[in-house]
Amino acid sequence: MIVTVASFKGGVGKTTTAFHLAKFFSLTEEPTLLVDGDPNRSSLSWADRGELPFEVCDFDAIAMAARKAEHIIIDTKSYPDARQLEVLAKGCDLLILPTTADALALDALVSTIKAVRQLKADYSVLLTKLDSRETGSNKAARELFESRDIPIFKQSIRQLSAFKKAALAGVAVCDVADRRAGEAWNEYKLLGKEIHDA
Amino acid sequence: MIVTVASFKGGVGKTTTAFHLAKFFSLTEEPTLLVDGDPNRSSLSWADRGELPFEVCDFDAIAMAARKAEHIIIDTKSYPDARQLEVLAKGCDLLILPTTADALALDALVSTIKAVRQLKADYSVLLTKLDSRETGSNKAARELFESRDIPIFKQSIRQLSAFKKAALAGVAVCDVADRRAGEAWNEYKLLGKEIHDA
Amino acid sequence: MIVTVASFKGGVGKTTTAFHLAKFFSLTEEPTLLVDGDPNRSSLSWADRGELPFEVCDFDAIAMAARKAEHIIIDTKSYPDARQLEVLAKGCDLLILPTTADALALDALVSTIKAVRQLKADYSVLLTKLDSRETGSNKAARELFESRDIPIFKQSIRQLSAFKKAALAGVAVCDVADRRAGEAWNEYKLLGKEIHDA
Amino acid sequence: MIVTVASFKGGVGKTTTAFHLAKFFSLTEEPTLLVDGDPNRSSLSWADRGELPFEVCDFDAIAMAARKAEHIIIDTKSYPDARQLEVLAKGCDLLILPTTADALALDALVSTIKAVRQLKADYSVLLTKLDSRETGSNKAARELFESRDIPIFKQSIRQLSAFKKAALAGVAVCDVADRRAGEAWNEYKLLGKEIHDA
DNA sequence: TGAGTTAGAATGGCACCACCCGTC
DNA sequence: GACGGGTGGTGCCATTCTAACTCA
Repeated sequence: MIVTVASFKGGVGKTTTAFHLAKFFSLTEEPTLLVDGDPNRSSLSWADRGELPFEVCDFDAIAMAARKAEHIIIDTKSYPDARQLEVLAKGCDLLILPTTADALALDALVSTIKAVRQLKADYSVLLTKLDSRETGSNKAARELFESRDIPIFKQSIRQLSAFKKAALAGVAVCDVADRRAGEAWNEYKLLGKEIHDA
Repeated sequence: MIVTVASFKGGVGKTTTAFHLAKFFSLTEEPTLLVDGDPNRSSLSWADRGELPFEVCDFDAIAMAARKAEHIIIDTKSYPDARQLEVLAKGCDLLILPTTADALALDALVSTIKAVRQLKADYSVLLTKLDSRETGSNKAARELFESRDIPIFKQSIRQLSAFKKAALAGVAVCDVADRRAGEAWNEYKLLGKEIHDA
Repeated sequence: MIVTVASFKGGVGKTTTAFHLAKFFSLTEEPTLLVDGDPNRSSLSWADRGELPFEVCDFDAIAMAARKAEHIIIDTKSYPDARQLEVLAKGCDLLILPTTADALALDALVSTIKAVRQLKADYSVLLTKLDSRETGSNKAARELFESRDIPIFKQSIRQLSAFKKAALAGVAVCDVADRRAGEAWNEYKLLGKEIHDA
Repeated sequence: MIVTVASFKGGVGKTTTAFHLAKFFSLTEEPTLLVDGDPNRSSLSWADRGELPFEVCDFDAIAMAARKAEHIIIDTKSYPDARQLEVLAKGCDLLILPTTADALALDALVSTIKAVRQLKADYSVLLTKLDSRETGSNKAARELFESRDIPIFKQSIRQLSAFKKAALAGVAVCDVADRRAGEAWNEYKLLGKEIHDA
């Protein structure tokens, strides 16, 4: 399965999402590849710090590495426009668009999706970095997408400090010493299942 | 005064910072201009929603608008590299580099600053979106910059839901209905004073 | 001050000792340099993970870096013989020989020291990785050195899990989240004072 | 049977492992030889202290002694690189790689093994000096090897003071006066059986 | 609009248990 | 064989901060 993760704004957890999906797929024991297309090499620098159960390669080295992988997760280079989005979507089985629930990020996402509505490919929005206390904004964001018939994952990702610790240590959140590491990993695990079962 | 706001990573509050500094300077009754250089035009979309006490213009329309303004706040287009940073810094009186306190953002900022250490211009780091509960990370982030002699504003900006509401309403945080709107605005007010007094 | 750390056996905390002494001296605000002579680059890889308050350089790059440093801590390349030991000792103000309290390590250390007894330079043994429960072996090890008039630091270093966590995180033990981090750091702090006052 | 014990880091119990395997094989009543390749001659100094049921010889005297032995245990000289590892592995029936469960040692071991993955010879990792209290790290270390399909002995060796006493007395752990001597010896006995049955 | 209450999350402290060492 | 001491790990509770809800 080839999954592409893209966003129109920074700081929405794009790299974290790509990284943890790669971790999820690697648990199937099938060879998994994480492609880092980000110009500041977030994923690769993450890989430098810890020992990972999947391959990580630069976007330019994709051809060689892709042959050996059953699952490929692509962390796109930052911020495609509407035209590039179509190209991305056609080049994968599933396009994931993570976004936070704040007005600026939602604006950027909705207006871009509107421009490619006729997009034939599979894509779905993922709400990330949700503050559990802001029940209102969270529900509003979800309803915004549902009211426009934009596909959105049932599973969303909360903002937990375990994710920060994981980024710092260069490991997946399930391998970090944190009280809530289990809960945190469970959110990506459920997301993985949702992708797998779809 | 010409103030430029730039960052190497998204989601660190660059637009929010530029917007509120424009608001702060506009309170001097002197003509103030907010320049939106962001490709997704965040500031302009913010301005679309509310009635503002300062002018907002696209980066391409800057020549005309700048003549009438005493204070100009520039929300740069996303993510300059080290070379562009120098150009930006020389073109203003003060360069503000907002950053969150998480590992990835700090890494990106420190390594870029190191590349322009000899930078003659005035610049200063601003810690944003701080979670008051994470006292450890917050202190560590501040000390990271101080230990490297990188200038950093004494004032930092907390993550408060009032800022989200402000973005949604298209107004400054001081004009939003929220119990903590006063506190939130006070953080940018104190930042403004720190800039003014420096 | 130039301090060299050497040992005749692995796993006795040589790198940990060099690292924490560098940290200690860097707190004096005087420029400090940690030289990594270990072929597997333990110190340098440690430095890769965290942001350090002192310079780290390869043994081959020492000439340039040493000029700017007030304090230099040298983590020697593994396992000098008696002849090399003399050279090392003459090239520094103090030679530190960390050792654990087990028979094999003590044997290696004592027999080597005997071969260079006439050593004019300043050197001192440091007991490391002591298990607090093994009061007998610990006392015996100390008395072994005292009975032979081999200088030994009054301060010794216990085996605490905080040191493992520090190595994993790439930071000094004082910067790690651990119940006993304070105690652990205090042992190296007291060692530092003992060195400084001597 | 010819068994070689090698490690990439000191202090992981290489000599202790070689010594006790020699003891184990000597119980078969077949002539057994322990070869000490370590430059500080740890095994020989161990042997000096006690009366042993097997022969111990220097690496340089191996030719003569090997003729008479049915089982040969080789305590290699410290720290081969990837290239030397292949030579070692081809020269024996089984290559044992003892390692502790700490991050630095695991890193060194995994990266070296990766370099000789195509190694045809029989080899297996042995976890040593495990602290029974650190259940998490111990399990994580084991899973690290299993997830990478690196062979690892089911039996591992705990850190028990009986081993220190044995080294001090120059005898095997089964011949030392210690309450847990039985348990300690049992770990190497089970390891011996695991080797024998494989 | 303002005050009180509840809930989620992060942090820090403390008690408890497991394991091992040493001693009696 | 029993006990105390030291350390590592885990779980619980109290505190703090903020968001959201309720009531006046």
